[in-house]
Amino acid sequence: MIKLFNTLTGKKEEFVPLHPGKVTMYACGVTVYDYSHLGHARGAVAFDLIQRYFRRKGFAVKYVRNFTDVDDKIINRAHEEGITPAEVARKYIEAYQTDMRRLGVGKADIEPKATEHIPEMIEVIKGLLAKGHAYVVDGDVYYRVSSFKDYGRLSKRNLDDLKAGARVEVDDRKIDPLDFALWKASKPGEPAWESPWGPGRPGWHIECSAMGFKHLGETFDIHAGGKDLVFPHHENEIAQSEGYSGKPFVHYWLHNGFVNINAEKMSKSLGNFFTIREILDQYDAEIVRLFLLSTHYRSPIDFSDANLKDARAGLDRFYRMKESLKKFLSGKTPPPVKPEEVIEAAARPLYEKILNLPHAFEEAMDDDFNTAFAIGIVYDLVRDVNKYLAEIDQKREDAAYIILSTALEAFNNVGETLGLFVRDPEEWFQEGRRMDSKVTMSVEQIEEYIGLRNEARQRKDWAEADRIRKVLDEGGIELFDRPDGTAWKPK
RNA sequence: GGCGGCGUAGCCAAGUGGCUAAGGCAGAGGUCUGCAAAACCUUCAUUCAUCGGUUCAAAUCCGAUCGCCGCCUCCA
Repeated sequence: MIKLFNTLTGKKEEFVPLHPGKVTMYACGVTVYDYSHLGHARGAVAFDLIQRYFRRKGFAVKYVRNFTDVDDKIINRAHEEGITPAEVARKYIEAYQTDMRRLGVGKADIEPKATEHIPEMIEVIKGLLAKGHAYVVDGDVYYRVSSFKDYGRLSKRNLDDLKAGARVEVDDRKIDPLDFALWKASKPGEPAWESPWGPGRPGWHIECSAMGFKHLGETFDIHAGGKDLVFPHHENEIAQSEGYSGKPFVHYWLHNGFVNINAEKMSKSLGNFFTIREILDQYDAEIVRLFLLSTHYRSPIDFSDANLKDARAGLDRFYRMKESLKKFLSGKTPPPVKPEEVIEAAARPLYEKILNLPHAFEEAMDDDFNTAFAIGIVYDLVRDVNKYLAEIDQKREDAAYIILSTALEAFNNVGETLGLFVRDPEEWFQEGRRMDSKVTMSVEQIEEYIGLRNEARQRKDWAEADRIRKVLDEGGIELFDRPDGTAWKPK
């Protein structure tokens, strides 16, 4: 049983799908007028993982994530760059896809663009007009907020509160300052589509309603987005969609917390943001993923170098264990025995725990997708396995094989869902070398030094060996003498 | 001003009524090692912002206070 926190009710609830075995899910994507920043990455990673998790649990998922490709900011950007709004949108959609691929965020089943759903939006607006939920002024169409009795239910405000705090620019043409645009008459030079109200373009909120309707139906299971979309975007979506269809729009509303910088929201307007690609140039994507998943998706998460370094240290540890497991298992074949025949009593609890790992992982994830706890469980596995490995000499070979191969399987099993530690350990450590800019030597140089140092070590010339190590150390390289040779990595 | 959230160790972070307050990073001591590193072992919050209250029992529920943040305007 999956429980999830529903913004609509303010409670953690059991997930009951509209149709047994199926999940329909919509996540608000990005407005494509610039490179996406880490805040966008957080929502994308969280909701991608959530839909992936539903699949793991056997649901047939239909996941929709849209692109808002018509908007004031896109138009402004087009003027700045001297290209058309469509070109701006195309450029940043492509950039977004690249960023997502690097982050290990899969493509959604459907990635609709607003500009490809204008007729659907016009249909919804017509319906709203017919039902008295909207009105036309000079080629603009506005939603009449007072006509929708549940307005404010999602964001838990009432109309009086909103009016009291309204900072909205007063537009005399609107009946109520809270009314919002469904359709905007276009100014000369702006993108425009024909409509019953004259040439214009859709308002922001109507896009998601129309695209949700088209691809998921008038009622669907889950709608997700950043916390900042609760009001007004999602509130308005509900008003439009339910005003139009007369049916409940969405059963579960999920909202992710912000990425903060020094405890402040990362945002365009504050200018305190890092684009995804800037960060990925400094840190491996998997580090960013682990960092993002180490905190529950609804909580704020503070971006800092120290936190990214922690994530990196964690991944090093995961991959070191994976490396040890693979090393032990390589060249060996499964013993033709039953686990219960060879695993000694002392190792039974460990074996049981390892077998249970995917289940323990699911228990954590079932509880509102508690990735932080889930990752904690995997750290437990690392400690247990390392401990076992440290005493491997005293173990029966066939029992060890069974226990460690089961551990590797369990580790890979949860890793696949999390999108973590799925690479080959060798590749991971190799990647770590490449990513680090502090290294001032070439690989050839480093290996030459290591060779010289090992010769010195053979002669037991410790002074010379230490001197070479110091030279490498100053070049940003750290050495480890292992039984099977000397390894290195950037500090 | 209205509405909402948060405050758990040096840092990050789970835990929302009851077993010893997960886990990670950093630190300390030890095993191993030529020395290191890694790994392993031990250690590291009688206490959950503060003060009251409810309860047999509270980090968890209620109230007040302090501090931080978000939304109310485009925002993931």
